[in-house]
Amino acid sequence: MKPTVSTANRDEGSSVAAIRVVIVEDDEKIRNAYVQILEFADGLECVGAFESCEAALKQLDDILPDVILMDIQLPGMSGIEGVKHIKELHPSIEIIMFTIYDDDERIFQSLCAGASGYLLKSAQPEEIIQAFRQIRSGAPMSASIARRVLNLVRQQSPASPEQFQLTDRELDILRCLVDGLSDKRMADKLFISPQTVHSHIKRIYQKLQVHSKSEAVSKALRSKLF
Amino acid sequence: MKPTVSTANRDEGSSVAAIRVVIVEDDEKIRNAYVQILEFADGLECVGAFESCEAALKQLDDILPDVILMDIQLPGMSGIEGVKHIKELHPSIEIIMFTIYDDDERIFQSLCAGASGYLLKSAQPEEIIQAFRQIRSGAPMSASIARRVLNLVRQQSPASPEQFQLTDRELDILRCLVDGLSDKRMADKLFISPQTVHSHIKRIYQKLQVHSKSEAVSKALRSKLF
DNA sequence: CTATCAATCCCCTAAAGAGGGCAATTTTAT
DNA sequence: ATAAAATTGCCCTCTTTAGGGGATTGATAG
Repeated sequence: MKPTVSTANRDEGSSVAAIRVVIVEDDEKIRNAYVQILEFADGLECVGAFESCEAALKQLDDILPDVILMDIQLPGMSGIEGVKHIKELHPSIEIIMFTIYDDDERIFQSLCAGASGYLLKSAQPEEIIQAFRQIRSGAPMSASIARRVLNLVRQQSPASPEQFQLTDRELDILRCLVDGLSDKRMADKLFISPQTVHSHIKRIYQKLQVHSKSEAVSKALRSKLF
Repeated sequence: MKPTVSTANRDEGSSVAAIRVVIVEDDEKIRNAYVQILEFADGLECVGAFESCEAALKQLDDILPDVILMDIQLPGMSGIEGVKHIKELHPSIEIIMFTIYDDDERIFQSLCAGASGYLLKSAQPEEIIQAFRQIRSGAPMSASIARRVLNLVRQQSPASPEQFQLTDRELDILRCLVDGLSDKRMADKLFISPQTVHSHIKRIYQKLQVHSKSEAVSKALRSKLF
């Protein structure tokens, strides 16, 4: 199988530089459909369409697009893997994921791999075209995806130091614990005796409901105290 | 000072239920401007406009809007604090932040407090109206905000288990360490002898360059291994 | 004024952990 | 086939930690 469109460098002298787009999608029908959509959109130019990441990667150096519309489910290398490779070789190329999947895991992995947008295949052509236009300034994503991304952000937050009723001094000690210091080193650092350190630790254990340093560190970090 | 608009319950029998919007914004000019914008938008209805969170909170029980457009910089309670209170009392009310600030900290805090959208004051009226219409299904935010949110998500990821060259078994042990288990409990859990556990731990310490369980746990969690 | 709490310090013991070396077995890679 | 690496297990000693007492000072709040 060959790429459906081999029309790299097809700039027919439009007034301003068009946004150069590459499509990576294994389903020929869908691929062609989106090539068509791009044809009709002002300011957008389809400079390549491939059915696998491997095929696209071979020609990227020559084509140098501004944006890639990337399917996730692909034969061979997955779209997410593809993003990693492309971003490594060409950090300035923006990538929009384009898929039927809207689970947290794929969204998260895609964004971390370097994708800057995430559209569902249920998106209207109008939405897709707008996504390309927004890509430089924003992070285009389907509405439901934005909701999920927002929840991903929220997950990393629930920090509330008051939760465990720790005193200021106990927080000092806990910080040292998290730094992996021994009782003695904490004593030196805080200018108190090792026994005092131990007293504080005992009370911290009671408040956090743990029985060892490693448990305390784990609980503190997992509660996002630090 | 009194709220500029006291027109709660002003439904003049439109065909479908309009989205009921409340505005909280201390600048009278801006407040009135957005009341006007809402007046002209189909399907949106301004059911209240207040110059402080305190004022809004007093009447929320009576008004029960669908969405609140919330400024951040407010006299008295900040918009972010306001979101926390409102979301506690009325979890189903959606809140869109509306501000000149686009720093990570305020964005992060707002979203964690419970806001579902984040618009910059530079947004066009058209964008604002669309935000209200999207609020149920999506998370409307200005393009540049979406970019920052995306970066916030990326921050929480850089996990690379290969970094430390740990073997599968060593990762098992490290997982147990992070759970705060003692050598004995790990041994029971993994069906090996406590001495073997200790052997693995010793090698883990070498690879992570640490000298205690608490240090190992700290390094593992801070490296986002788990 | 006095009770409470945070913070400091000390005693004790038993248990757990850190670090050293060594070796058998199995799995994996060359 | 053989070398390398992973996994398992044991020996040893010394230090650290966990958890149980109790005591003193100073600040804070009724």
